[in-house]
Amino acid sequence: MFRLTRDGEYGVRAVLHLSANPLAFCGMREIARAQGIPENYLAKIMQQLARRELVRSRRGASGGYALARSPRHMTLRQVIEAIEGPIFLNVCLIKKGECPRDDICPVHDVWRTAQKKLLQALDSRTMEDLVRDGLKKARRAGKKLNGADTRQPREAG
Amino acid sequence: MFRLTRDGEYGVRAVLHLSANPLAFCGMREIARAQGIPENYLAKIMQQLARRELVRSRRGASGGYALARSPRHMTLRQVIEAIEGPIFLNVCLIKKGECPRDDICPVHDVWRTAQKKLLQALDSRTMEDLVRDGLKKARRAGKKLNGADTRQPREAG
DNA sequence: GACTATTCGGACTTAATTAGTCCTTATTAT
DNA sequence: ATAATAAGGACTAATTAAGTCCGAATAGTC
Repeated sequence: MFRLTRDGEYGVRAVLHLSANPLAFCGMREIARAQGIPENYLAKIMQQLARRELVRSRRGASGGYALARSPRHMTLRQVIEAIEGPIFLNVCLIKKGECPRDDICPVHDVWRTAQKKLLQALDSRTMEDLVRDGLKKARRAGKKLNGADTRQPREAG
Repeated sequence: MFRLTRDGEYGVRAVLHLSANPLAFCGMREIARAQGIPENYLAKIMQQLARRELVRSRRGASGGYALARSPRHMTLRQVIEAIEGPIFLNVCLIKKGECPRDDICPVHDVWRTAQKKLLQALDSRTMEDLVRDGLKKARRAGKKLNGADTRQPREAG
């Protein structure tokens, strides 16, 4: 019903957490705790993000996750679509000629522009932007950003 | 997952069908057949539309449904929200202060503008507009608009 | 007034999706 | 070797989606 799922929400939080310190590997437990996500649940989501190559993983002792590319080149939309699959506001938009009413249905065009607007908004800010926004908001609220700024990089690269 | 449900899709089709001939009462069976909707399913949807007063009903022989207000003053958004409830792209938008992260979460603002854009698009065209668009498209496609233009008004008002 | 067509209202069903949990295997630093 | 950690998949419970069915209410017609 037009609502972001928890998969998406948690995924965004996790990527944002990593974006605050883009080169550092960060354990799943830390992400889960800092972002208020059930650990085992987050595991599934991180796997998906790794498969879609938004994130790199390292197993074993002191393993964890790091961003696979620069937060300058990662938008909210990319994160969400990596997890939930491509966004289509209506089935009739999924594939050209999918819906037999396309050539007479006047609503189709409205959906198309609505979707375009939505995607534009989700593409309009990169993870880098959002980290910056978050720091600004946190400063204004006189709070800390869930320890994201206290983390120690384990290894760069 | 960000997709219009069949309830919404069918509801829009039904209202659009009625909008083609705004003063006429039209039987449910006719709407269902013309728009390719299971009759019993449509019944539920029409009841909802009637409860929300987008549509008036008349029972008994030669009963049916008619628009409750002018198609000039009914937008796609109104129809969809009547059926699916208000649109919120993320839970954090449902109520101010709902999400405890609001004051530090940088994503919140993106959702807010994305939602605004989406709603603007869905509000941008009235049912009247859409009927006109449909006729134009149908003409171009050399087809008829599902018999909607051949109906006889049963009773005005 | 009886009959018939039609909507109203709700109960019911089935399948898919959402939101997790849990356990075993593979990998890696020490 | 060992301990820590991610990968992968099986499993569950709750909710939503998509429909079906049926009896009661209502309105036009004979």
